[in-house]
Amino acid sequence: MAGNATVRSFPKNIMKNRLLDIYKRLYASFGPQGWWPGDTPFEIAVGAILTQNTNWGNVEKAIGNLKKEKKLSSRAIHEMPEKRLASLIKPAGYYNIKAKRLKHFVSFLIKKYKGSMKAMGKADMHALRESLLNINGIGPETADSILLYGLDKPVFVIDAYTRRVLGRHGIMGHDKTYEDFRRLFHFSLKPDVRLFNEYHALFVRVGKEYCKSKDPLCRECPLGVS
DNA sequence: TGCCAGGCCGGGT
DNA sequence: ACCCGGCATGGC
Repeated sequence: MAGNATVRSFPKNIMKNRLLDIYKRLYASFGPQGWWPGDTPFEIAVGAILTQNTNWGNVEKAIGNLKKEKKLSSRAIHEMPEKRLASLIKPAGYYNIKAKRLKHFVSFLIKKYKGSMKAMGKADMHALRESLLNINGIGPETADSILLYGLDKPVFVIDAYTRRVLGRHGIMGHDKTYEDFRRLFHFSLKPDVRLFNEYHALFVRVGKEYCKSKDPLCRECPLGVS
């Protein structure tokens, strides 16, 4: 109904402006972040799994090991013994469980898309998201990272920093779910791959520098004191 | 030295 | 529907 849409459009635009204002401030302070730090869609997907609750520097070491051994491909990972895979990705931590998760992902990729990320990217975005979420070891953030950074799909990625920053600025409670945060962006902003890409990366950047779990450096934060 | 990092799963309430 | 323990390395 038209009346309903009019009523909803008011707070929606307020929130849109608020989110865009935050984006502009972050972009003005930090500039373009150039994410994802990975060469190919497949490398991005592997990185998305390896970086679960893990420092990116450690992930780079793990990916470096795979590259050095020429094992950074769906086929190679699929055919490699799980133990061997685990030892190569050891620097990323949680290496046993992550070896399983990578195996699950490449099994899906090979079975459904002949191991081709390009082919996977042609699938319907929403159906693909559900498929990714059904893979054991791929949750909402990992799925959305693969979609946005690996396949250029307009989905907003939520992470711990996004939650913390928005929470501290009173935009949304930390206790809200991943889907709550995701809806906030999808309802407020027009789908825009470029914007979503930079925005999430900027949340990580400002989070790392000014919004750690303890002793947040709010005074120097470009978003101001929260 | 301890704390933390770009989560997710499985079992229990 | 939440809540919690487990998973593990490397850098500061």
